Amino acid sequence: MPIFVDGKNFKGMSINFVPNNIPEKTIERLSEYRRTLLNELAKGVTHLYSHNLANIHGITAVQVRRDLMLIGFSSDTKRGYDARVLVDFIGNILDSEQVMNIAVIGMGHIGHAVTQHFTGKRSKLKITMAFDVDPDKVGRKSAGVPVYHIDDFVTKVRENNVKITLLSLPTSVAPSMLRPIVEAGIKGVLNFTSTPLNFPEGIYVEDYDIITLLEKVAYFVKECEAVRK
Amino acid sequence: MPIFVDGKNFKGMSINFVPNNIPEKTIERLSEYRRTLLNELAKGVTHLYSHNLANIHGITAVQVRRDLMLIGFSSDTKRGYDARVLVDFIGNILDSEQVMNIAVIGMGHIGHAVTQHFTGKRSKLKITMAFDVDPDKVGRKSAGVPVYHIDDFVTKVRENNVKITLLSLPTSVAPSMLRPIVEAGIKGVLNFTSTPLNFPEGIYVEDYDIITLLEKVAYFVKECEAVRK
DNA sequence: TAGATTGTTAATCGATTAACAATC
DNA sequence: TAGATTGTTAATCGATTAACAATC
Repeated sequence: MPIFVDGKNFKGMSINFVPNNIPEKTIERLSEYRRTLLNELAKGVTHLYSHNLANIHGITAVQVRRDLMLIGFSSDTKRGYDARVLVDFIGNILDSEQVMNIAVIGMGHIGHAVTQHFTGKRSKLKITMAFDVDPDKVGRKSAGVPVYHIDDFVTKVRENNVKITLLSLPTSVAPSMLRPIVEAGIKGVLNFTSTPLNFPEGIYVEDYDIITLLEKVAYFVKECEAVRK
Repeated sequence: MPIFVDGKNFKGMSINFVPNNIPEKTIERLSEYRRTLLNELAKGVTHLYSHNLANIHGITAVQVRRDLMLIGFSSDTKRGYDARVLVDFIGNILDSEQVMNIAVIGMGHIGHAVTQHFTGKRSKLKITMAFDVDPDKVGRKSAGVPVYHIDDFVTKVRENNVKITLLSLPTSVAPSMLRPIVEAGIKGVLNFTSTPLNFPEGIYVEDYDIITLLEKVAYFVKECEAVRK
């Protein structure tokens, strides 16, 4: 039932159709709800009301209920949502059937941190390889993942059905990866570098810019102080 | 001229007033424009049209012009914006007069990466100290910044007029920092952990959740594939 | 001048919240 | 039952885009 919407252009997103009717923000929150639900389950909590989920995330209960409505989930009891059932339901929305392979480009501190975070998780997302130019890293494993030379990017990615890449290399060399990423058939990019990269349509890009976010925090701190005075 | 707007509640933001009329998204883009302009200046480019800036960032020229309108910038020539002048103008909006001190909580890979990125930059934002529990790190410098024990957080932050903190410690221990952060008088938090933290009003929080963003990228990749079939 | 560019208002689109009927 | 909770529509709020007059 996906609706084909041509010519849309989200911020940081080069893509010519929006797959179906679940809003971007709802997708983000679903991921967050799921993690919370798994935490609660681990604590022994089996049911949560919409206002429980809302309080934990600092949002309103209406928003929680509306998000669940949008994905077609309903609890049919008034005793709160069954955490286990909801986790699975969200999984049906978010997860793909097969494991999604991810390649990390640039095994510096950030690349390493994220890889470490992901290895050994029960997720449908799996970081399966990394690329770097450092001879000390290439040919070894880092954070549990084999590191190849960046020159082998296109072949390795194609051979192993990798669809997503995590750009964590120095900003200055990021643009040089644009062409290999397209050539290798990558479909999703999480861009940690501080450079806007204009990928062609059909590649989903999420920018993740630490500098900008810090400047934003600083701005609001400054302005709030100004108001107080 | 800031307008006091009571009772607003942004996602991931506990705050009871919005300082003035510049939208959040515009603030983000201003930070990005500035970085681009500095890059272009370094390359010898002195003037840029709105569509130049737009192309670089993958947005429309109208949006660029509207953002500049909102901050009251105008070029009064039709030869494009003077990069140098615009950089300074954006600086007047975004930057505070004094340096904003930042403390990093958790000097693991992410904390180290960000700190390294920031040290030695000509910015109004300065990472001045870090906190950890690891005896190998405490008492030494890491990425050019002194590392103190987390127990000294409140005193050190107060002594040194630190207003912003960067939460890069393991998710499981993040909630334990909530109280010290409030007590120390921190006003802005950039939260790298995957836990929603409910800070009291008056503290601006920006969540920066890698897992959620990766899941989002994976979702859109999956959905786009589904549409293609 | 004609064409390109700018600044700004109005219209549209998307996301959140208010209101409320239905249900346990 | 009365109170709490849910699901959903309508209203509001915020952000982007379309349209256009003014200017070089």
